Amino acid sequence: MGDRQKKTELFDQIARVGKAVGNGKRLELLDLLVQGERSVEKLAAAADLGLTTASAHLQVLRQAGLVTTRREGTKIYYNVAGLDVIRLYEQLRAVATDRVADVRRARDDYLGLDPTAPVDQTAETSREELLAKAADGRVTVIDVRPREEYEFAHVPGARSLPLDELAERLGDLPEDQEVVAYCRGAYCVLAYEAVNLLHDQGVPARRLQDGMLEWHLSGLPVENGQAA
Amino acid sequence: MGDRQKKTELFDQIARVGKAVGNGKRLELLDLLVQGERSVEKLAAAADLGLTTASAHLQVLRQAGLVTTRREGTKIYYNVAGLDVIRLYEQLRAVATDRVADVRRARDDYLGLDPTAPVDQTAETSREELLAKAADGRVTVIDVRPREEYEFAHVPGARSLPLDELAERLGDLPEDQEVVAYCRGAYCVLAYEAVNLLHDQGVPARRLQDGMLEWHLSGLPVENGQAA
DNA sequence: CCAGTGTTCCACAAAATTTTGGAGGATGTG
DNA sequence: CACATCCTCCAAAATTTTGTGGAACACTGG
Repeated sequence: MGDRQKKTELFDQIARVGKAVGNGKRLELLDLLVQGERSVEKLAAAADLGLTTASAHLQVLRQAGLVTTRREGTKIYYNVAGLDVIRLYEQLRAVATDRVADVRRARDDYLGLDPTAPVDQTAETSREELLAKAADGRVTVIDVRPREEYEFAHVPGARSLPLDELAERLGDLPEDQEVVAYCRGAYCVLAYEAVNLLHDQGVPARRLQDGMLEWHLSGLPVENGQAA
Repeated sequence: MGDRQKKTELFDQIARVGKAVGNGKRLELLDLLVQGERSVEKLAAAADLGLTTASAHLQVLRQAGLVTTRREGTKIYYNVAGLDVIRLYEQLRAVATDRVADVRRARDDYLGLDPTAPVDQTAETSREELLAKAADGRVTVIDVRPREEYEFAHVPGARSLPLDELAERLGDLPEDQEVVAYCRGAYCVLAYEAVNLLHDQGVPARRLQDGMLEWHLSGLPVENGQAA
C-alpha cells in the first residue's frame, strides 16, 4: 500500500491530462471545441496546423479524456468531453492570467488593448445586467461569432450576426435600442471589433463581459438551433 | 488586432502553466506543497528526487506562477501561490479520475483498494456529518499526517496523531467514542492505514471523506498552530 | 572575513514530444 | 466495384524537455 513505484505511476497518469493542456496548439484546439464540435479539417485550418499534426494533437487530447469523437459519414467530429473539461480550461486560464505577467501582456497585445489605459467600465455589461434588460426587451443582443457556433449554443434571445456580415447588415438592427455584442469568451476579439465598428457607425453598443464560455460555466441557460 | 502570431504567442504563454502541471514529479511536489510549505531539501526527499532536479522542477512551477518562495535564514521555503492553484490542481485530478480509466486503475492500485469490492459506505464520514458530530463532542477527530502538516493547517478541534505514532499512543484516545481519521486528500493512504490499524485494535474508527485539500476547497474553516 | 550549508545556475547527455510526409482504413458515391 | 474524401497510423527528422553533476551564489554563525 502506497509504495514509491505506485505513487510515481499514479502521478504520471494524472500528468497525462496535464501534458494534454501543456501545449499552445492543443489549448487553441480546445478553445475552438468549447464553442462547438468541429471536424478535424476545420480544426486544422482554424488553428493553422497541418492536417496530420492536428490529428496527432487531437489524439493526445482524446487519450487524456478531454475530447470525444463522433463519426458522421466520412467526417469525424470532435467535441469537449464535458463541463468539467471546460471548467479545467477556464481554471487554467484564470491561474495563468492572474499569476503570470507575461500572459497578461500577451493577452493585451493580442486583444489590442492598451494596458496603461483605464478600463472603460461603461463599455461592458455584466451577465446579470444583460438578463435584467433582456427580460424587459430593452436591449438587442447580437452573437458575432460564426454562424455554426451560434447554432451550437447561444444566449437565449440573441440574434446571430457574424462579424463578417455586421457592416452590411447594420440596417437589420432596431433603431434607438442599445446593442450588446458577445463572442466566445474573455480572450475573444470578435466582440471588441464589433463594438468598435458599431461605435464608428454611431450605434450605441456595449460588449458583454467575457463571452459564451463563461456564460456556460455560470450555469445560465443556453439555446441552440437555427437563427430566427 | 488578433493576428495569427499574437494568438499563437498568447496560447503558448498559457500553455506554460499547463506544462507545469504536465509532469508527474511536479504534480507530486504540488501535492506536497498543498499540505504546507517546505524546503527544497524536504521536497526532494519526499518526492524521491535529486536535489538539483527538484530545484529545477520547482523553478518551472515558480515561473508558471504556481508556487512562491520565502527565505528564512539559509533555507528557502516553497508554498503554493494561492487557493486558485489548489483549485486548478483539484480540477485536474477530478478530470483525470473521471475521464481516464487508467488513472482510476493506478489510484486503486496505489491505495490498495479492490476495485471489484463495493465501497463500504459506513467506513466514510462526510464533512457535513463530521461538523455536526464535532459540535456535540460526540467524536474524536485525529489528523494522521506528519506533525508539520498538522501545524500548518488542520480541521478545527482535531488532534495531531501521526500514523507513525498511532500504534504506541492508542491509549491517548478516549474510550467509547467514535474516532474519525483524516489525512491529505482523496489520494492519500494515511487515513486508510490508520483506520485499518484501529479496527485491528478493536477501536471503532471511520475515515473522513477525502482530506485536508478538499476540506480547504469547500471553504470550511481551518485552524493552525501547535498541537494542543 | 571565513567556513559551511542550502540553493540556484550552467552545460551536457539522454529521453520525450512535435512535425511532416506517405501509406492505409473507413465511409460514401457514381 | 472503382474512386474520392476524410482521417488515422507509422516512421524519421527536428525540436524540447529532463536528469545530473560541478561551479557559483546567498546567507548564517563563528
